[in-house]
Amino acid sequence: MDAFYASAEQASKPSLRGKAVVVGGIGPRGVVATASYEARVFGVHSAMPIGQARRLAPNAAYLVPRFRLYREVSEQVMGLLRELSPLVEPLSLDEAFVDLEAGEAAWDAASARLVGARLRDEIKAVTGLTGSVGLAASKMLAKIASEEAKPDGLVLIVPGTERAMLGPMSVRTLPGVGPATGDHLRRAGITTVEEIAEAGEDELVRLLGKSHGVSLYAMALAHDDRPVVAERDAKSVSVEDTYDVDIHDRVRVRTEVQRLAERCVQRLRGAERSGRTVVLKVRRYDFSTLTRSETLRGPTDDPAVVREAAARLLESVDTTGGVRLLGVGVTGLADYTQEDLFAQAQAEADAHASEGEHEGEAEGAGGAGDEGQAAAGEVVEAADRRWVAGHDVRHEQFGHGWVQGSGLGRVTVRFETPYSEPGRVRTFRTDDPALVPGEPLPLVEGGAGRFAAREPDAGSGVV
DNA sequence: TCTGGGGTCCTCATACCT
DNA sequence: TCTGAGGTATGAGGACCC
Repeated sequence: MDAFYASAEQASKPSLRGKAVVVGGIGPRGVVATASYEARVFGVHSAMPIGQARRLAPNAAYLVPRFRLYREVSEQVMGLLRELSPLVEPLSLDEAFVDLEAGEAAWDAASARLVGARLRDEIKAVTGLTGSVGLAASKMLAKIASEEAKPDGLVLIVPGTERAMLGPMSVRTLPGVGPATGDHLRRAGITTVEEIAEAGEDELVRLLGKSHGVSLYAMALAHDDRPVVAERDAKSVSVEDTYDVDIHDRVRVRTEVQRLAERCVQRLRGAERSGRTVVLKVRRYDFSTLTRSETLRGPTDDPAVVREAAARLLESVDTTGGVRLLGVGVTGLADYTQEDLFAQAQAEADAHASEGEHEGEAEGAGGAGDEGQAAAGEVVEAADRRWVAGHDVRHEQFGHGWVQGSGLGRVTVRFETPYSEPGRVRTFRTDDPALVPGEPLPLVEGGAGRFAAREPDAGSGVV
């Protein structure tokens, strides 16, 4: 999908169509998840600190991600892909590999092109959004083709032309070559794919190590026989929060770690898994990151066990100077065991008693939602926090709209729907009883409209 | 006012066992 | 009895991806 989150927001909000839209964390430490193509003109791109984006594009609309909406659209698209083949490998909410041969949907270049074109039409009809298609003989090449196809295009790499096409491209084009490897290669005088091939496998292994060297050399020769794998099991589950302000108080650090452990276990259970190794992650004031892990005797999904392990791990970490991020994860996943189910009932009770932290709410905003817990008595701020920029609301009289901004006891709402003309803006008190948080509407009138499962935090793809 | 969140995979060091 | 090799598990860190 092209600039997925931003495109979904534009489809959802008629007043933003053709405008610069930036979706991401809004707090002081937020980063851009996706920028619309209009915003990219100003130099805004994903992973850029939001403050920098605001300097480059002060008039863009800054919105907090609505993962429920994106997930719903994603499922519609994945459904279309599964009609083509049983072998669909999702990479993220907005990208997937499809083995067209396995689905007998295509058998040569011409039939593949036809299938790709039809798919793009269907995606547009069902979701209202544009998607780009890359067609090639391997996953690596299909991925490169889809990047070339963006936005709103289709690219097919004709078999036999791969090497010639890849040759002049930057090494950064190849999957697995990021800033560090790119630099490493550049220092060795290698900047293009062709130069990787010329350097030879031995030299690549010498530079990058066995595994990376061998696979990169193969990629440079356009060799990639990785199969499309549907249904990959997750190998770890983790949650983490970056705090708007570094935490110095050791007691507060301990409390946060306990809360993260609880959230992590809830996610673990949601996936019907248990895990054996507990991992604590601490990012300090200077951005240095430490991890500590402990492997238990057997897998668990007991919140108390994970909490205690995380607390033990924290004791071995020096947090003087302050921490900006804390995380708790579980790896070594196993399927549920009978004993686990017993412990579950108990812990569920105390999880509810402690906070009832149903996933969702404003937490996806990136830590901002958590900060408030500590500061009691800030009634106005608490009320403001219900109104997250870009999120849906409903008004007794004016109907469906979205939050344009809030603060100082006021919330500004634009009343429009995906199917209406650009709407009018009105301002209310944040405690106005006629205004309540609303649900996302389908982007296409009459489209699938139920949004059940919710999860606040997920990746932030830009495609 | 630099630098999110949720993952995967790899490497290297170390410990332990045979 | 000592030493080394090799396998496996564990722990920490880093690179990369969306």
